[in-house]
Formats: sequence, C-alpha cells, structure tokens
Amino acid sequence: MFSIPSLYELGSCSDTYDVVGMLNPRSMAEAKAVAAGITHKEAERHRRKRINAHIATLKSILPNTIKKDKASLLGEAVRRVKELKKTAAEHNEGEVNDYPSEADELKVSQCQITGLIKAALSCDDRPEIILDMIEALKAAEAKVVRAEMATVGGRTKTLLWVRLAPQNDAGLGGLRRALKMVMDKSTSSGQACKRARYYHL
Amino acid sequence: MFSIPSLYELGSCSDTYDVVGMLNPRSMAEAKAVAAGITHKEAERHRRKRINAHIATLKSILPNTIKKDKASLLGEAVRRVKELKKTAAEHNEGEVNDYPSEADELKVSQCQITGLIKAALSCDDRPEIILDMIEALKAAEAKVVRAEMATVGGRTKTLLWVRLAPQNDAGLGGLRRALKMVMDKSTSSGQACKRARYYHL
DNA sequence: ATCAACACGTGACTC
DNA sequence: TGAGTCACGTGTTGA
Repeated sequence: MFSIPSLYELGSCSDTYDVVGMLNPRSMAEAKAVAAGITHKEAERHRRKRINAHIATLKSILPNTIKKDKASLLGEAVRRVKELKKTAAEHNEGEVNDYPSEADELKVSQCQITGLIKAALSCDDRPEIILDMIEALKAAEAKVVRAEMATVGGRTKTLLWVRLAPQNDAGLGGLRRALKMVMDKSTSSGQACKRARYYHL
Repeated sequence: MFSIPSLYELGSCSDTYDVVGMLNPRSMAEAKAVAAGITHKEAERHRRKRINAHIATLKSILPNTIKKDKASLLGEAVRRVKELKKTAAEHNEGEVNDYPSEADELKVSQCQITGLIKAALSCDDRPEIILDMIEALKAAEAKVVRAEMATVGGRTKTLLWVRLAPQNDAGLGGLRRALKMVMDKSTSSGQACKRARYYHL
C-alpha cells in the first residue's frame, strides 16, 4: 500500500547528490533516471503481485491449505503434481496399451501406496474365459475393484485391479497361480474360438 | 554465487557510522546488530534458495518446460493441479460409488473434453447380462474403453466408458436405447438369478 | 536505449 | 530476544 522510505532514500550520500542534481539544469538525465525508477518500481510490484496471486490460488487449491509458509507450500505443490501425474499415468495405462501381446504373459504387481494389486494377462481368447477368471478370483479371495478387457485376432488381454481379503495368506502368489491356471487352460485347449467371437471390447 | 557490493555498502553514510561504531567500545549493540544483520542476510538467502529450488523442480516436472518466466510457470502449475485433480476425481468416480441402486437406472453422459461417453446402469442381475450388453454395444457401434461391474443382493450396476464410431449417426440416443433394452429384458424376465451368482466383482 | 525478469539486502512483523 | 517469513525498492543483465 505504502512504501516506507529507506535510509539511503532519506539521507544517504547518493541521495544528496540527487538533490544537487535536481537544482541543476544539467539534471535532465538524472530526472529521467528517477522517472524510470518509479516505473521500474511499479513493474516489480506487478511482477510480485502476479507471482503471489498464483501462489495464493495454489494455497486455496491444495487441501493442505492450513498454515504453511510459502516455500513449503510450493513443496506441496510439486508433491501433488508428481503424485497426480503418476496416478493419472497408471489410470491411463489401460487405455493406451490395451492390446494383447503375442506371447502369453502374466504380470502381477502391488501398488505400495494403495495396496491395490494390478494383474495383466495375455493369452488366447475363448468364450468361457471370463467365467473361469471370476471363479479363479473368487477362489483366490480377490475382490475386483476394476477390470478392463480387450480381444483382437483371437488373443485377449485382461487388466485387473484387485484387493485381497485381509486374512488371505496365499497373497500375491496364490492370485498369480490362480490366474496362471486360467491362462494355461486357455492356451492348452486347442478348442479356442469354437464359438463366435463374443468379446470385442 | 557472489554478492555484488551495492553503493551504500561501499560508501554510504550509514556505513561510515558503522565503521565509527566498530572502533568505539560503546559499539557492542551495533556490533551485535551487524552480526544479526549477516545472519538475517543469510537466512533470507536460504529462504530464497528453497523457494527457487521448488520452482525449478516444478519447471522440470511440468511438460510445459519451454522457457517461461516464473509467474507464468506458477500459473501453469495451478492449471495442472486443477486439471489433474478433476480427472482423478472422474476416474475414481467408479470406485467410490460403485453400488447398484434399488430402482432401475440408466445415465448416459459425454465428456466434453475427451469425447468419451460414460454410461451407468443399475438393474436386476442375471447370468447372460454381460453377453447381452456386449451384443448391444456392438450393435450401437460403441467401442468399450473401460468397464466396471458390481453385483450385490441380486442387483447389478455397470459402468461403461465408451467411444462411438465416427460415422455413427444414432449417437448417444442409439446407445441409450440399446442399453435400455438390456435393462428391461433383465427386469421383465422373472427368471433372474435362476443360476448361481456368477459375478461378484 | 527500453523492457522484463531476476537476485539481492533490508525494514517490518510474528511467534 | 531471536529466528523465520514477508514485501519492498534497487542493481543488473539479456532481448
């Protein structure tokens, strides 16, 4: 709102020189410099204003909003951006690369943060594979939080997000074994695709 | 790296006073003040350093990386946080409220940004509902990008993320009609759940 | 020579 | 009082 006059503005030697300059007709250049000074001052004010405005909105956005200094706030911001970027990437993973691989494949991994388990399996397609998978998951005490499936050219790829029952002792191994059986049953039986291709997601 | 000595540090009147103070035994207070001054100076340096470090990492994180000034960068940061927060919320929508409603229900909506269509339907459960749905979606020329399903107490709720074929003229209406038929078939036929409950995702 | 962006040191304020 | 944070005006540098 107001600017507090600083020491050298009030009584410093350089300021004294300025005063002398003001009384001197030769002062044109210095007067210009002073004028430029005030525009400079205001420009810097605008700059700070913009930055602080963004920081303020950041503070309002982040759920962390309560009592933090500016630096820590920015730290929170980078944390959020990283975290959200990562989860977004995970969520999109299904959409961007949802095609069955040629070789049979089974990957099971667990998210350290959420505890959620993600399973991805590619194998030959067959009509009953969904039911088999549901049975296998039930046997493994795995609750399906989310599922995606894609079949193309007689091959199918399934993505499963799963949560295991708390008292489950077989753990990831049990889940992996159950799914492996479903896969193997699919590839070993030459009777794949006797019926029409039902699933084309 | 290094601080350029400013005018008043080198030759200002106040600095002269400081020198006098140094030679004077009565200068204790001023010496303390000077000492405090340097810690203050350094403290402020650290503060700036932290802030700028966070800003730098932000710059490296954001895909926007291309030469932007500090304020605009922060603006981009808030944009990203808002955007990612919104998409994250949309993605989690399925997980948080994935329970069938008591009354039959069909909602179809289209995301303005991605063009993706989200359909949510609740109805009585029956074993063949998945196949019926797949047929209906095929007829509506809808490509399923993602699907979630939950059944509890003989009721089932399905969430579908779908993309229509470009040349599709029936549009949202056609998709809605197709899904409605699946729902109605499920509720009208009293033969729901004659077989064991297969799907419990 | 103008402009915009930056880092710096300093006064004020708070806990 | 002292350690920490903030806004300010300024000097400096690259387009």
